[in-house]
Amino acid sequence: MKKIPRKTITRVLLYIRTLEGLLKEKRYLVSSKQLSEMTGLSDVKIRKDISNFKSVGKPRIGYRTLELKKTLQDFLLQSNTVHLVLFGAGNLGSAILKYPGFQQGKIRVVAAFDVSRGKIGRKINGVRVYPVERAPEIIKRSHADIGIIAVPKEHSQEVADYMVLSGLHRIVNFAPCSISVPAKVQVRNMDFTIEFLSLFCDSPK
Amino acid sequence: MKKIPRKTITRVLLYIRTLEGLLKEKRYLVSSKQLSEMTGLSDVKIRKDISNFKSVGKPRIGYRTLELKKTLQDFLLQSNTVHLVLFGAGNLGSAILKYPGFQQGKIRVVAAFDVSRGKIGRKINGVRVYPVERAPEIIKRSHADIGIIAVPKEHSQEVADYMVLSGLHRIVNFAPCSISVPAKVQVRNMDFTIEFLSLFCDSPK
DNA sequence: TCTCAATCGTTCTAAATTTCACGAATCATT
DNA sequence: AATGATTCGTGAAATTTAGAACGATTGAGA
Repeated sequence: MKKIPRKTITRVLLYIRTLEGLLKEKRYLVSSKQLSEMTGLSDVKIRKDISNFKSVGKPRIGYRTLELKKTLQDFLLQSNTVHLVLFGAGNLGSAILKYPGFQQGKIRVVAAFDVSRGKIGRKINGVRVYPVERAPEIIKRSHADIGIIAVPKEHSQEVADYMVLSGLHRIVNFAPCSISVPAKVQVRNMDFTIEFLSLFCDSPK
Repeated sequence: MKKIPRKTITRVLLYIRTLEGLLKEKRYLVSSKQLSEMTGLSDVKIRKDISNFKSVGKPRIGYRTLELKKTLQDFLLQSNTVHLVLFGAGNLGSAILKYPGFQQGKIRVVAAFDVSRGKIGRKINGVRVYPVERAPEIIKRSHADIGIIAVPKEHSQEVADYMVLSGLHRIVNFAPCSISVPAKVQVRNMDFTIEFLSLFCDSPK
């Protein structure tokens, strides 16, 4: 089986989200054209993405919503749940803990870490906040997959180093700065500033 | 002047952020190799991106930090400030209002809108929360450039429609769902779920 | 002054991605 | 049963993006 590129994976996750919405509305059949309208991607691209996995569509009919969703999910996730740990239980960290997209399973935040006495021991949306010193132990025990950086940017490098030491290989960095990590560690940066500015600069009116 | 692709723009914004960091450390010269180490991008790509604008580097020396930053900024932003309005002053909305990257100028949130009586009239990090009904008026008066959706996904389409009616042409959608808008309106989706899952699926161990 | 090493800018090549075009399959309709 | 319209799946072309190679320029040091 050939490797699926990251961009394709992102699109497939979008398809899955869209299919879940359709199922809620009891729409059990869907065509690539309809998915195209709902996602903003071209119908050909959608069919091609889907064909990476296996053909489940019927000409003239489209795809069976549930079957397509399962096919995509089985391939990407094998029905696993992704376990996150969060560093920094401030404003942004709390908002992430309460993000409604996680509620539907697939993603579970297993622990949050902070240095503030006032936050340690509390629960935010059901997730306990621990002192950062306990991170290595908890990360290992819970087999956490991804670590999220939501601390002030002055501490983000330090936290990243600590994450790597604790055995994490995947990091999402919400701080507006770059971090350096060993090559084996994957980082995804989510700098709101850059996102907003790039939208603005993209097509000045 | 040829059109600069969106991916390039995003990288250029990353260069600007990096250059600002260098200036803070009083490093007034920088090579593409150094920028490469700091950003994780290849040095050739960086030089190529920079050459889109105009040549400001000196062989054997590198770039003058301040000059390069100004060259990039002038092209992208013409030193303008981007004006945002925020819909939804809940957990995520508040976190966005407090995002530290905005503090350095360039981005300014001019108003927040919410339906909750308890929030209307309050100020969050200096930004006043207004009832949504006042959105059209305030958006027009402030010449807001970008609208941010940080409301529950059940209301995101409704809010998007309202934004378009109010004259916004650029939307960042933090809700975990797609929205449909006229072709002239640009949407950027920020679904944390998809971001985290795509990182997870990208290179399963 | 001359040589050398470092770094820029650019052209050319390769890879990846998107778009196009079209045959094959399926159901509706006559 | 035959025709037609719709939609899937896919091979090929076109476009975009990344990467490699290399000449050109600059300052350092002999």
